[in-house]
This record gives sequence, C-alpha cells and structure tokens, in this order.
Amino acid sequence: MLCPGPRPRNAAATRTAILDAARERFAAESYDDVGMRDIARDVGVDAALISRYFGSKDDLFLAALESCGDGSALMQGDKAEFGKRVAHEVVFEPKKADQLKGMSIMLRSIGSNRASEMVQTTCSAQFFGPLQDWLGGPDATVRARLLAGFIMGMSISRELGGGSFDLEPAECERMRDRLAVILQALIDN
Amino acid sequence: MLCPGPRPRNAAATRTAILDAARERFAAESYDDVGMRDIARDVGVDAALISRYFGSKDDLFLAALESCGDGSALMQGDKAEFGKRVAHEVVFEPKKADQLKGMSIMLRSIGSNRASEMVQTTCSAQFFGPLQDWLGGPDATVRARLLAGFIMGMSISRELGGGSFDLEPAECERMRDRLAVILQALIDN
DNA sequence: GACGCTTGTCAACAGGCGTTGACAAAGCCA
DNA sequence: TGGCTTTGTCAACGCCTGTTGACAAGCGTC
Repeated sequence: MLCPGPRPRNAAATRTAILDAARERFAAESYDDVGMRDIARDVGVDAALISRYFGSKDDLFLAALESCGDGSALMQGDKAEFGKRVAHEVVFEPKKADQLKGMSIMLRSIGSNRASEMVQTTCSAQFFGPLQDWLGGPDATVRARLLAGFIMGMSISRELGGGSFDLEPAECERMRDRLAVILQALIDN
Repeated sequence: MLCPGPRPRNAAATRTAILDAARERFAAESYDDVGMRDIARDVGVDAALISRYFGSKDDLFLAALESCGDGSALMQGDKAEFGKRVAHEVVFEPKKADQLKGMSIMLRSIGSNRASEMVQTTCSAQFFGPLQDWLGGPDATVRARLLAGFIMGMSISRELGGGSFDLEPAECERMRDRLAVILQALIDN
C-alpha cells in the first residue's frame, strides 16, 4: 500500500498507521526479530519518526499489545456455547479474532527477556483477570488458568505444525469437537 | 564453578561443558537473548572456541536441543497413571524432568525466526511422533496434538504467572488434580 | 630437546540494532 | 509575504552480535 511521492502530512493518520503495522509485525514475529526499520518500511516512513511518536521500542510494543483490546471479546455470546465457539476459532480461524491477535503477540514474544515482563502484566490484566471474573463459581482461578493454558497451548501447537496442526481437515474437525467438550466442561464445572 | 588459572587442556570435557552450559542457557532464555559470549563465560572459555567446536550458533542450539533426548521419558511408567504423573511434574516440578527441559528450550525460542524451524522439526520428531505412536487407539494423532498442546500450554501459563501460576499451594493441588483427569481421559479414550 | 599437532586466547571485523540531533519542507496565522 | 510550528527525512552515533584468523602455550612423539 506504498504510494509514490512524499507522504501527506497527517500526524494522527501516520501514528495509527504505525501502530497498525506494529501490531501486525509483532503478531507475526518476536520482539527481537521485529526491527524499527521493518515497521517503518511497512508504513513507508523513516524509522526515526517512530521513535519520536512512541518513544522507545518498548513503548511501541506495549502500545501495540494494548491496542488489541482485552480478552473480553472471547467471553461474549452464549456461555453454554463457549466451548464450541472458542474451539472453532482456535482451530480454524486463528487470524480472525482480535483477541487472538493479542495472544499471538504474547506467544511470539513471551520468550524474549525484553518483552516478557510487559507480556506477563498485560496477560494478567487483560486475559487471566477478566476470564476469572467471568467464570465465577468454585475454583474460578484454577479453571481460568487451565482454560487460558489450553487455549495458548493449542495456539502454540498449531504454530508448531505450520499453521494447521499438521492434520487432515477431518482430523481438525474431530480435534475441534474434542477440544470443545473439554473447554466447556471447565466453563460449566 | 570457575577456577583460577588456565583451563586444563581437555577437548572432550570442554566440549561437553559447553554443551551443558548451552542447554541451561537456552532453557532459560530465548535463542536471541543467549549470546555466544554468555555461554563462554559460564564455561570459563573464550567465545571463539565454541565456534570452532560447534560451528555456528545454529548448530550449537540444535545440539543443545537434541541433547535433551526425546520425549519418551514422559511415556515411561504405568499408562493408567500417566495423567497424575505428568500433571504433577508440569505443575510442581518443571525443572526436574529432562524432557521438560527440552520443552523449555522449544517454548523459549519457538517465537524466534532463526530458531523456529529447528524447533518445529525437532518437536515433531522427538515429541509429537513418539507420543502419537505410544498412544495408539482411535484418533491417536488428534489426541497427541491435544495432549502436547495442553502440556505446553500449562508450561507457558506457569511461566506467565512467574513460575507458580500465581496460585496458592492448595489451588495448585486442585489444578493438578483437574489437569490429571483431563490428560488421563485423552490417554484412555 | 625439537618438532608438530592440539587446545585455548586475543583482537578485530563486518553487519545490524535502537536512538539522536540536525536539517528540509509543508502548512498555518498574522 | 514573513515567521513559526508541525511533520518527515537523513546521516550518524555507540553498542552489541557471531564469526574469523593470527598468535600462544601445552603435550605427545621421534
């Protein structure tokens, strides 16, 4: 989407363009692998401008992470269908849900020393916390950890299989169904 | 364990010392965060020596990964107790099991562009494959993916909570018990 | 004892990184 | 039109990285 000629002068638009590009980049690559110059090239802007708008790379990463919104979108809709809905999204539509994009960013960079602390605090505030409150009932904390862990684990597992668990479509469906049952059991409890 | 004076000349010992140090480092930090000079300092040796013994950093990483052995250790013991055993190790003794150390390395570096391919192939060969063969029965592939995903996810979740899921000890026990039931159900199926 | 191979150290290189300050040009206001 | 602020570019800095080749010292062998 790069246009020839000089970039029109529009600070607000440029800022959000940078933020959008950063979100995409950090969802696809780790904190260490994403360079300021990469994001700048995506937007069609000089890397120095990013520093001026967002401060440091850490600040940009945090802004991108928080721009994904909290995980509450996961929890909208019928509670009795949570298992089916989430299992379907995790297995078949990893890129669709915005809250899963936030999780992609976390998973990509949780290993990095520079990013792990930001990831931890954000994850607690935007994922564990809301999930736990929404669950309610006995052992809500424990069930939230299990749910979150399972969802993250399946995302990692998909990643390891190269985007599709390295499974046949029919097998994916059966996995989705099994996963749905397990998740739902943790919801109902 | 650094001794003063020059290092005794012993190629084999030095080589394994380097490999051990690399395994520890890569289990604790991501591929990008681990520097050749860090490992060299741990061993008390010059970084150049590592290059000569192992070739490139990629080669060293792969050697460290493969030195953890395959995941078959996870599958030894009574099949009827698999759930309990693994749940206990995942929740309470993350550092104990060697095969979990291999998984730590994978989880730390799966996000890194340079390491992800090595992690993927190693994970398939040493973790998914053996688990699937060992499981047998209907839908072995699907159940193996679910099991592996859950185990990895709980490891990540523990990491995010700062080493203990951010839970009380009593809660950890209840989580272990719930996890054991879920894992065992996937084994038996 | 002198040679030669092995083992380890040291200094340096090329390349990449995030960040900074000076500079250019666009747009606004008087 | 002239000045001033905003927006963007450019070149450069200091730092860190993996890797290399030259050099030093230990050790076995003739």
